[in-house]
Amino acid sequence: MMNVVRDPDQTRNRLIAAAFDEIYENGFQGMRIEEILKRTGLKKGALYHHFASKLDIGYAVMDEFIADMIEDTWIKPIAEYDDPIEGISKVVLNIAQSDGEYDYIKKGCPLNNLAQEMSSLDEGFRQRIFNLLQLWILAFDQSLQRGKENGFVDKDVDTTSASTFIVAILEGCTSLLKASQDETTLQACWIGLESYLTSLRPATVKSNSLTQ
Amino acid sequence: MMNVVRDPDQTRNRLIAAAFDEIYENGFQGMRIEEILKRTGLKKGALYHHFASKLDIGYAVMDEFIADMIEDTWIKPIAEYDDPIEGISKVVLNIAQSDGEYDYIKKGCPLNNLAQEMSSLDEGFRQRIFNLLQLWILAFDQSLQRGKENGFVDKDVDTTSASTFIVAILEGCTSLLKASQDETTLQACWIGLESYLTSLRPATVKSNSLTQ
Amino acid sequence: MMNVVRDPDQTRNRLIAAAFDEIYENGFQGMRIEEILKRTGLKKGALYHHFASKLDIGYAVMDEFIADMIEDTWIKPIAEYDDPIEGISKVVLNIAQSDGEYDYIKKGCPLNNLAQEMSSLDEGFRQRIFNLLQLWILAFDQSLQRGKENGFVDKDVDTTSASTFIVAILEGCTSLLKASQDETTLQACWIGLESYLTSLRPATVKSNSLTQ
Amino acid sequence: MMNVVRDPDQTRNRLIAAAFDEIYENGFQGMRIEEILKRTGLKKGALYHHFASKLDIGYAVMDEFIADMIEDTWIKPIAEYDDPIEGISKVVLNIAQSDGEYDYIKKGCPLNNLAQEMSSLDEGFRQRIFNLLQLWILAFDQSLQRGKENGFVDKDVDTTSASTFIVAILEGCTSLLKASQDETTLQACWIGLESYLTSLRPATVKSNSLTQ
DNA sequence: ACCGACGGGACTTCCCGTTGCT
DNA sequence: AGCAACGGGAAGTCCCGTCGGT
Repeated sequence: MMNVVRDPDQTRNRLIAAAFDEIYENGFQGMRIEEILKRTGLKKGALYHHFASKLDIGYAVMDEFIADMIEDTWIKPIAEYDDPIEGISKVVLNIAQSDGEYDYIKKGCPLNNLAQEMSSLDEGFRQRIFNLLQLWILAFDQSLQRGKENGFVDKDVDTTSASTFIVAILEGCTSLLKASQDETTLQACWIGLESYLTSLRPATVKSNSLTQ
Repeated sequence: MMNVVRDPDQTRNRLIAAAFDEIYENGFQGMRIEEILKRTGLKKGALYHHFASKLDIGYAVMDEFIADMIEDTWIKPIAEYDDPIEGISKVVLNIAQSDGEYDYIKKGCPLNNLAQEMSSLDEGFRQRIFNLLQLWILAFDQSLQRGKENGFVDKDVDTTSASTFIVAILEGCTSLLKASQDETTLQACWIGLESYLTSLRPATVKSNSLTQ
Repeated sequence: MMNVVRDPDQTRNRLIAAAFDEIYENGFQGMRIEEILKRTGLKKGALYHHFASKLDIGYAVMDEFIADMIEDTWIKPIAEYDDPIEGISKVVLNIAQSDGEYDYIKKGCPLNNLAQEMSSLDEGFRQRIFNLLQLWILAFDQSLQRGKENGFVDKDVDTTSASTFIVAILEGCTSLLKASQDETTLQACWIGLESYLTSLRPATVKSNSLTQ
Repeated sequence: MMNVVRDPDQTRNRLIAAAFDEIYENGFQGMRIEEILKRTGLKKGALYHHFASKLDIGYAVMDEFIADMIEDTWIKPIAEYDDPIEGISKVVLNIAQSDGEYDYIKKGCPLNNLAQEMSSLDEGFRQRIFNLLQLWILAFDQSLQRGKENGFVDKDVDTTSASTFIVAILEGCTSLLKASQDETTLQACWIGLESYLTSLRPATVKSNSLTQ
């Protein structure tokens, strides 16, 4: 047989990627190992060589896939803006409009989906979810702090608290959108987010800085 | 067994209640029919007499249990306040503090949990979730409209949009809290909500009306 | 409620008729009591008032429905012919061509179907099947005997043996046709039957008496 | 357990053989997977590894077991005779007398049983049954053709049609015998078959060539 | 005579994980 | 590093029959 060269790392990553897809579509409980094997073309032996159990795959998806996703989708892009409010708005817009890899509007935010499903079922998942949420919040926090220094954000804003709340808003909005699937809801979420972000502006500059 | 009397309606309700508990703990996919039978003391035949399938049970839980829950937890209590902002705040506080039947902070909002898990998996679920969300939003909407008329809310506020966003905030916060389980996050969510609600006050009266 | 007048006999017969349909379509093992109830609009209580068990329904179908069917389909029609060979041929042709109530070619002969399925599984069924087969054979036998007396059939023919074999041919042909569903097979069966029947003619008259 | 050696092919064959036995006794609908496991000593997982579903097992029994049975029981033995009429008679006698593996008289012909039960219920089964019947008929056909060339069979005989009819006779007789279980019926069937076969002899040689 | 809630159990499906092997 | 046979068990479906009622 002219088999593909054995590359353990790549095999592992293919399994994780397939597992992510399955989880994103059906939830962790709905994810089927057989389906992962079908998608990767690998066999059970290979999978159980790399992972000890189904739960272990789930943890790996969190640690090695979703973590990177958060990094690429939120943390890095946000860091490129001097004005945090502009940054968050632009990044959110980007995600909402991109018909890209992950359809946040139809299938929700992968992290949020897992947070809902697994937080109260498994402490290992909860910990990982919590850590990623903290990273996400921290990114907003640092951005807001820089914004403060540069005069884009009011000096009195509690950046940690605000960052946490922004994440809550984003999760809540994706949640609502996933269930409602209509334009009106999308608009309401966008307007609400904008309104909240604007309220973080310095008292004198308070004006809608981002009209779509 | 004490329960020898035949009361189909009560039996059905007991099944639905047990199913709700199971779903609230493990999600719909994680709900085990065997467990429902164990909790109710009924047998497969009885359950299958009342419901055609697992999915059918899920729908009944939405239609006959969670709908009432939304009514009792949100719609009726909110309607009793003249000031919507006070109303929403008080009701939220109540829910957060009550160690009551449903632990929103540890196990999340039942409707939100199902919205996350099932919206993209089953259209029948999505429809039901959407309908309940609309009821919930409508209750806020009507409350805000009365608030406008009574001067508690700014005349320029788009009440429908604001109501939708408030629901998004509430879902996002329960979602975050379920995963983080800490006091800091709770505070951040509360402050954020308060801040947003206050921004709906009439321009001249804009001051934090509800300090905890 | 303007309920239908209660007529136990009619109810019983409706149940039997529905049971026959179910058995004819799915076999006795494949017959579902729920389906009988659906077809008759009756409920379980009614059915189990008239019959002790599923098996009991099956027996009733044999005794009260299929017995009549054999009588109406074979015994009476055959008796009307003086020439048994003409009689059998005509009756067979009639059945094969009628798009009537029972589609012998697509769904087989009801008696034969049950004979195959149940003979070796339940002695009560086997007995009933055997009795009906004997009735059927007897009808041919009597017809052949009259044919002998009238010169339509060779004097040396063992009428009982021939009758039995004719039934075997008829069952075998319906069986083959049910599985093959094609015209060629139908023709082969018809030619074979004709050929055999003709061989029963008196030695001097031996010529194909029935050309289609 | 003795059987620790892993031999997938043998395991598969053991499953098919056990399934055949179950089907032969109770029909396909009456076949119990649990019973197959009990007979083979295997577990659900093993069975489900080899077959996708109950239907899949049924198909495998047709394709890999009954097909061979037809080959061994009819096709090969018939091919060894120069005189087809002698061949068919001898083979039939053999089967009827052998108290062998398959009791055609008590439990019927496996193929015929399935033809009756499944032809109108499942198209996949019908196709497979049809194919095997065609093979069987073809074997008779070729034998009769050789018989023609060698002068054992009348030149005017339509061999295909006759072969089909012979199969019909054989199926009809086993069907009758299964239900009647008596010697008289057996005799009648035998005489009838002999009579028909003899009618295929060349006009001049027409005499009962096989007296028992 | 008829209704329907329920008992009770069996059956197929289906999946996770282990283990011998290459 | 990867393969595939198999163990083992539980879930959901589905159905026959009983029994208290009207």
